[in-house]
This record gives sequence, C-alpha cells and structure tokens, in this order.
Amino acid sequence: MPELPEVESVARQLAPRLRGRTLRQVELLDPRLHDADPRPALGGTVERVARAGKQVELRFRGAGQCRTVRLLCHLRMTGRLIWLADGETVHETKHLRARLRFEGGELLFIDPRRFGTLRFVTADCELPARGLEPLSRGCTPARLAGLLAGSRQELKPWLLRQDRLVGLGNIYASEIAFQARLHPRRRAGSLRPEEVRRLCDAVRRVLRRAIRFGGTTFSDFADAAGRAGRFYSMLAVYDREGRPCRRCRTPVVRFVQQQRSTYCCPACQPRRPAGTVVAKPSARETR
DNA sequence: ATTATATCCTGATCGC
DNA sequence: TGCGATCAGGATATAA
Repeated sequence: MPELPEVESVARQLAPRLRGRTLRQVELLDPRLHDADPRPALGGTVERVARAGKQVELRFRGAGQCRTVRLLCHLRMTGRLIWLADGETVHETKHLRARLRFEGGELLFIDPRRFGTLRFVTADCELPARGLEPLSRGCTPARLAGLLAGSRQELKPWLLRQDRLVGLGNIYASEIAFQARLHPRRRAGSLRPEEVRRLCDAVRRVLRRAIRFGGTTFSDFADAAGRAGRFYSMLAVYDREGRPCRRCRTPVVRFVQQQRSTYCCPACQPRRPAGTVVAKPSARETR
C-alpha cells in the first residue's frame, strides 16, 4: 500500500531512467483509465520525475501547444510503475493497465486491484487543494498546531486526511502515533504544544527513515525495479498485534478506526497526556 | 460545517 | 480439495 515513502522510492528510481526521454505512445488497457487524455503529453520530453503527496508526477516539456504537461499517477493499493528498457521483458503482464512507450523503453503501469489512477494535467487545469507536504520546510510544529486546532476527530483518522497532511496512510499513521507516544484515539485538537512538537518530530523521523529503507512492503508493494521495500521489519507496531512493544515489551494491541486496523502500545501511548489528573484526590489525600 | 460510513476492486487467507 | 466468506485499504461520494 504505497504511502509517501514508497512513492518517493519509486519516483527516485524512475527519475534517472526517464529524464530526457520523449513520450511516443500511450496505451490505456483498463477502461477505468479511459478518461485520461494523453494527447497533450505525446511528443513531450520528461523534464522531472517527482513525488507529490502519494502520487508520482512526470513533468513533460515541449509537448504540442502546452509548455508544460504533467502525468499524475496514483498507485493506490496495488499499483506499480515498472521501467523496461528496450529488450527487457517482464513476467507479469496479467494486470497490465497502461503502457507508456518512450524512446528507448517503456513504463508499465501494473495494478491488480485497479484502484490506481492516471491523469494528464495541463497547466490550465485547476487541481484540488492538497494538504501540507510533511517533509517540506513548511511542516513545523506551529503549522501543524494550526491544522490540528479545533478538530474533534481522533488523531489516527486525522493523520490519514490528505487535505491536512499529504502522504500518510494506514501503516505510517500508526507508526507515527507510536513514535510520538500519542494514543490514536486522542482528539486531534486536544494536543498540547509539547505533544504537537512530538508529533511533528515523529512525522519527519518515521518518514525519512522509511524512505532510507526503500519503503514498506506489506502485501505487494514493489519499487520501479520490482524490488520489495525493506522497512517492514522495522515497523514498531503495525501488524504486530500481541507482540512485545519494542520500547517496553507490553503487547501491542489492535483495534479498528474507520474500518481500518490501528495498532498501538497501550503503555507507551496513554489515552491521557502525562500529568493529567485522572481522579479527584479525596479529602483525605489533600493534606 | 464537520465527521462517519459505504463503495470501488481483486488476491490472499481462513474456516468448514 | 473446494468453496464461500472475510480481509486488506486510498480516496471519493454520500449520509448523518
């Protein structure tokens, strides 16, 4: 399930292979992709390959009338982008959904579950507003505090909202809440400044580390060369129900939020901030 | 307005 | 061995 680190890994691998190449032909094999009109990009040259949120973005230059055309590919659950240089072959073509032919090779979009999307976007297209890039300079505790303010939503579902922060999915949302030592059911707007700071720190630390390990392969993620990510074994809580917390050995618990599994350590991630008075002290205890 | 739920889709896995 | 039921989840549409 490609989230930010997985998409970043794909984009980084694709970049040197695609940069400077000219797009010659696009075959959309899945009817679900037929809305994408590739014509503005045909004949264009790849200028840049990057990640935007959870999408892979190819920017073309010199395509027809338009100065700049972008291809946005969202891998969703099971999408993969595979680069095949001329002469190379791939075993699995069963779930081939689109094929982009370039000078010197082709880019295959393979997606068993067919949730993935492809779109060609010209400069005049208005894109919907997206959330903050969590690894950008703008992602600061102050900025995060502003986004969180007033929300009654539970923290982990809040982290999945792409209109606040882009790029987090079910795996990293649990991992980040653990790293920040915040319970996933805390109300997003209830975090104290110190907790927001921890959250901000956790977001950046977890994502950067996952990128360094090439992302997480849970079921079927693979990068542009078809390799699995190496972060799975580093996960602290995700998919570790009943196994000891890596910090304190307390068994990790699983519960459901928004029909999705959430994992946390009940000891490291208390439901109330440290120092909160849980019960009123009795008269006897007060002096 | 904000938040929750159903939906899409298919392969893998589970229980009988 | 087979078979139906269940699960996995990103984003969007729809409901509350």
